[in-house]
Amino acid sequence: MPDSEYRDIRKLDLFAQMADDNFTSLMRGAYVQNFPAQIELITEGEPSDFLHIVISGSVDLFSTWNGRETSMATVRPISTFILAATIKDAPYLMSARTLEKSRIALIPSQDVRAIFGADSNFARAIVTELAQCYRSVIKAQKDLKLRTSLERLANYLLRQQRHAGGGAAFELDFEKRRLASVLGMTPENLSRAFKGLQPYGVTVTGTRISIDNQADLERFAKPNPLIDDFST
Amino acid sequence: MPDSEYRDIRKLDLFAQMADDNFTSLMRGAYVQNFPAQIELITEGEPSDFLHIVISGSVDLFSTWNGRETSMATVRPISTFILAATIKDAPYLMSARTLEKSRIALIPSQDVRAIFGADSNFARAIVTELAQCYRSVIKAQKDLKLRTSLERLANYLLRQQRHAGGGAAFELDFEKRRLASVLGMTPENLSRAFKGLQPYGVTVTGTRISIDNQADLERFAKPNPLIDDFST
DNA sequence: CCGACGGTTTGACATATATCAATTGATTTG
DNA sequence: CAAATCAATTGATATATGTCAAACCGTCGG
Repeated sequence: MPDSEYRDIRKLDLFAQMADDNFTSLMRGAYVQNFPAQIELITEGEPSDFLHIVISGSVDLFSTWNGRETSMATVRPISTFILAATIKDAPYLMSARTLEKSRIALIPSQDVRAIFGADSNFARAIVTELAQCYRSVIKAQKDLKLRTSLERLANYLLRQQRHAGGGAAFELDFEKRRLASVLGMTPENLSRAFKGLQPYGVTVTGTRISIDNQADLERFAKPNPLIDDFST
Repeated sequence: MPDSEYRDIRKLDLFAQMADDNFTSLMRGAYVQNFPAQIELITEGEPSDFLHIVISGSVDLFSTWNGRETSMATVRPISTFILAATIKDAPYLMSARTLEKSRIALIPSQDVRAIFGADSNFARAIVTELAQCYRSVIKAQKDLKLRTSLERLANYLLRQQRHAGGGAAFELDFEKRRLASVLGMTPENLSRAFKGLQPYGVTVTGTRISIDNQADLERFAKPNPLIDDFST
């Protein structure tokens, strides 16, 4: 693994505070690999052998049941995924596939569990990370249960806008069919939902979104930090 | 706090392995209180001052947005709630109200955070607990996104049946309007959903459910451990 | 026992969302 | 460049779910 990557991983909240020895020993057992797009990295139900870290590219976490499939989340560099399964030594609840060419580091789960027991700073960081993940899913669930699809889209656009810097125009960061799945609707419905937001000053050109009337859209979307603010 | 309660709390996974001193000091700052039914214990958005433990009774965790409300989960003895907010020192994402007369222990959040830093067994237990909570919410989200309301009800009944001992007949453990909210539907729809399960051998008499054709219902519900098994 | 109350059920209807089929539009590939 | 491919859109339609109003029904208190 190149030094720059090593340092980037070290800087993750999860690893930043742990003892040097422990970090080194974690990384010794790790390996890094490049994957093409659309490769299934893990499959739900399998034992959780590795903690994954996305170094570059992006990964879709999705689930299936009875022939249906839904996108649960997208993981972007640099962050980890399936930490909970690793810690609990339990089967994956979600599958993961690369969305594009991606570079992924794999750390054997048993090493993570071992060092978790030995390094209290690491343990503390894991707690913080898990608490964060938990709260994110709760927010997503509130979004799903309390809002219509039009409201979910409106709030998604506002979040995405902020994430992109706050300007009136910005790019969607993934294709619409997957956005639809993330938002819990069909692609056809997403298309109609974009039209449904036109009266509130939303213009769509391909993957480019323009919010022409910020106040109007916010009045409709009613964003709420307890649902939409991912930092708390 | 009576000795028996003290011991019951001590036996919780979260506290079982921690040092005696630390447990005692946690409990010293705690206080226990009896609440009548329908009392709002915490309100979403407020700072998380206390970790709560339900000693007896039951508590509904719910959320609101834009005049709507939804039940997120029910907490039954003996277990804790809002651990994540306590750990992160972040505002509550959900509100909580007693469903019946309940006895609740309150532990100051700052004590929890302090002892979390000092007791690595406690820290380890918190990690396990949070990982468990996280996975439960992920399962709930899969349930919501991958299933229709009829399928959610069918699987809920199967879970509840198992929880009640596995017999063909059992009792719903809360009122239907709240079950509807938990399952993400209206009470009227729940009523119709029960009717929709009649062809699969489900009979409802008040709060009593009878599953007359186990195989048929399971064939329809297609329960899946990665969604319905709360122990993993 | 009666009546009031609140949860439940039912029916009629409205709305939201999914499905299917066809078309468009953009991108890739030979 | 043209054909092929795949995502996105559109329209027509079906299904699922929510809303509203009324009826029903058990429980509780007078």
